[in-house]
Amino acid sequence: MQELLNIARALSDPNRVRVLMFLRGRELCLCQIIEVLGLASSTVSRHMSLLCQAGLVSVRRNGRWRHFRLPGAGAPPRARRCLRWLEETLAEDAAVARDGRRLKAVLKVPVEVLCGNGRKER
Amino acid sequence: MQELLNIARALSDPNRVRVLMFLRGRELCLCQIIEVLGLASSTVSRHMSLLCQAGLVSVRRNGRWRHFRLPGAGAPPRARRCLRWLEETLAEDAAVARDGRRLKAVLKVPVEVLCGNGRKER
DNA sequence: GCCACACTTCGTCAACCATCGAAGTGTCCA
DNA sequence: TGGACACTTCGATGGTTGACGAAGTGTGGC
Repeated sequence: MQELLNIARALSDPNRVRVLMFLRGRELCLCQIIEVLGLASSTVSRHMSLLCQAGLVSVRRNGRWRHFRLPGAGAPPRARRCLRWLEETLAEDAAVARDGRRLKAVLKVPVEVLCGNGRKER
Repeated sequence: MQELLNIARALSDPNRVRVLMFLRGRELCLCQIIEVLGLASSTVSRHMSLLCQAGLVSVRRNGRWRHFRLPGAGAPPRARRCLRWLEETLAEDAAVARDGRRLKAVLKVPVEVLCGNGRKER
């Protein structure tokens, strides 16, 4: 029960759902996620922590970076089923489409540049 | 997106999840649900209202009673998929099993006794 | 009409949550 | 070793949520 509640609570915030959707098929570091969401780094960090706790995202540490991605075959079946449900439900969502375009732009910026400039503006 | 958030929020409370699980395969009036949950009637009414709004429960009015049940074939596909996911995830949950036993006891009590001096459904 | 009943809405309270900026942690590089 | 960097944790704040009892709504029976 607790595991399901963790997942449901993780999905009950639009920003976390957005992350799950634009994380499909790729791996992103926190500063890239920050850029797409447009929120403070501390806030995004907390969101990612919650998603990890719910088993909906897995993290790979690489030096001072954390790379987040959707869990693969090793994930709990509940989480995988849930992600599939998300995808079926939000395939044509407007906010998701907008994030897709935003991500495309973010991916064009080299990571070094992004992390240096991302926090000062907005 | 909003529809998905409504569903996620509906599922992020253990009492609401419990209702969805023991409502499988039957129809119950509010006072029976109150009895199984062990909460105030106003609280349960609010929970049911949220579940209806999320499309996870449908209601049938019969005189002064409201009978709640899981939506059938007419339900939005998102909701149905979600309910199937719930069932697969919680099939062996301890709290769900306990509610099953509790419901069995509640169903043995005539509705008149349960709801006060009310009459039975026609 | 009037009352009883089944349920809903309202008012209130405490607990929780999203958000931010500031301070802290751990890593890399010079 | 010191500083820059990527991220996390902390503390404060405003908004949301779950709980209750009281008051309100609508239905049926007399």
